[in-house]
Amino acid sequence: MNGMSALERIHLEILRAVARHGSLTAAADTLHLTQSALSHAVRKLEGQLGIAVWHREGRRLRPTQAGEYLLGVAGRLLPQLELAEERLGQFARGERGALRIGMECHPCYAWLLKIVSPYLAAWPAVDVDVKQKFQFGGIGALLDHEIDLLVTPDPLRKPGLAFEPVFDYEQVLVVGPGHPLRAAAYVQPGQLADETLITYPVETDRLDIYTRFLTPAGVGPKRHKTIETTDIMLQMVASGRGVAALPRWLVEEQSGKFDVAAVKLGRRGVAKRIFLGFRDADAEIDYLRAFVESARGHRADRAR
Amino acid sequence: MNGMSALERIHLEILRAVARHGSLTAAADTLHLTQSALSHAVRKLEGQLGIAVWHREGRRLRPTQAGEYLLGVAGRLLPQLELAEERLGQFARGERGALRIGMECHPCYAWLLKIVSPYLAAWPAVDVDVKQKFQFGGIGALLDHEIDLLVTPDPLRKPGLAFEPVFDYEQVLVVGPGHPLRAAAYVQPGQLADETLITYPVETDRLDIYTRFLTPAGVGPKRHKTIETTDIMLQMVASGRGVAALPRWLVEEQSGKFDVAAVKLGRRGVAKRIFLGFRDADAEIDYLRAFVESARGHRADRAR
DNA sequence: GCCATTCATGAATTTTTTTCATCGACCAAT
DNA sequence: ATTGGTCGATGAAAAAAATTCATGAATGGC
Repeated sequence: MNGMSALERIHLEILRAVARHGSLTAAADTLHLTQSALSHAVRKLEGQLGIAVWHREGRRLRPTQAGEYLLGVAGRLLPQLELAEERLGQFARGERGALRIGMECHPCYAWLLKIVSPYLAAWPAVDVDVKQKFQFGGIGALLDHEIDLLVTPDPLRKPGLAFEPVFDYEQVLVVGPGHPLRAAAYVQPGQLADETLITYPVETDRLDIYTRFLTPAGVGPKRHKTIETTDIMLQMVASGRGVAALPRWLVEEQSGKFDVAAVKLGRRGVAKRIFLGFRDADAEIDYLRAFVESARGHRADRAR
Repeated sequence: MNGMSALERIHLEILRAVARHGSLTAAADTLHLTQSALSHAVRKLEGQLGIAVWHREGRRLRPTQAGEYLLGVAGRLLPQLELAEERLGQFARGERGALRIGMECHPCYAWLLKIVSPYLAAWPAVDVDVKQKFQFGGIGALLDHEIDLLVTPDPLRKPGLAFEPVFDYEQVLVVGPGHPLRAAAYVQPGQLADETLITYPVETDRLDIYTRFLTPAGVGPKRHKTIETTDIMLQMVASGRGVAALPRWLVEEQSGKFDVAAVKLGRRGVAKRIFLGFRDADAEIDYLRAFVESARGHRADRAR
């Protein structure tokens, strides 16, 4: 007799409505159906289950033990279905979603935190996740739907992807207290030949200090150390263990906390522009578009 | 666009089957439907929700965020529905239920425990509950569906109810060590006029020692104390604080633990018969019938 | 480039749900 | 005790929904 699915949502709805309102007729009203429809539906269910759901005592419907049990199931499952529908509505209206943000720019993390905080408040149903490691690079992760948004300095043109500049800054050398370069107007590549350079642990061809400063001049630092976190990096620099390259705004923001100073890289300085990349197809997702716009609003941060 | 219930069981089934088997076609097989049916069903759901459930990339169906969410819902809800069906099947086959047993016979509790223990093992899906207080008496509780089974010495004939004798025993007087009656062949009502009688806390017209021994003879005990539990009662008797009336089998069973002895009440003794009452309508419930039969098998207990 | 396979789609068909009309039973108020 | 209003059950009819069938367009492995 069993095997096919007998238990449907409508059955649980009927059980619950009858329990709430006391009669089939009243339940039919709230479900916008006729008493007859409910009666037929229950009759069919009982036939398939092989058991009655109610004791029919006169005109009263008293749940059997099976009915009592089903009532419990209805009480647990129906709210979950209703919540699911509510949430799906939020998905449809672009109020709910997941924003998986990939970072290809280590120091931007501090900047990102400033964007994310008010964003989370404005979009309470959007979950934000930040990832930093990608097997096939940030662009690959974007195309593979591993992430939805990419924070990167390299807006590689690709069909299906869009990039928006969100953030300009100057990359500077960071030096500790009493460093000979501290008061210099700018530093030249050769002046780092005797220094210990501290960077994030990524390939050197993704580090601007190399690609746009040292490598073109054909020189390198005496030593090269890598450190994961910006705070520790600044602490190392402040204690004279080496020099680092970071955004000017970050250095200035942290100069109260650590005794460090910014020195221009080369005569003209090293200007950087950070982009937010996303898939064209996602451009119409409200909460994603809102994030990009909110980020663009923060471009002024550089001026701080 | 919302308002009516869009999310049905079949939709969750489809989502799950596609996730499991990789394609609509394969999912259609396992659901015993055609690929077309599934396609139409999903199309309709997506229309009602206002959001796509899958990204269609070539012939591949990759869940959208909404689809991913729905998949989670399916993973949680479908097993619950399946469990509910399984349980309802057990209800239908009489394997599962609740057996609410009412007791109108205090000392029978010890006997009941012996029945219940193997019964629970034999009927693992049946919940047994024992109640002792009833606003309108045990018979009333039975008729009101407050209990399903009544353990009682009074098989009050009523339409719709059936009673089965399950248990015979002799009610005896229990006396402590060194009590003058200890060696007597039997006790006569007048001999209790100077005793303290200890009973369960129920009305005297439900106590056999009164209705079938003291009251007919027009005498009473010097004092009457009530105690809830059998163990404490026996302890009181063993320490010479009074005498009590209990089933002979119970006294004999406990005589190793407490220094008490049984004395026949009157020359012919007081014979008791305990019945199990239930509603006629429930007679066909397998697990109830099984309980009654198992209880009847224990009638021999009296012989111990 | 082939070709088997995938999902989508419109129309036809089948199945299911729902309504309508009506019945017998119940119960409270008279 | 009678009765009027209400309840749930039921069979037949109608409406709606689900399912299939037949087919098309696109895809991706060989």
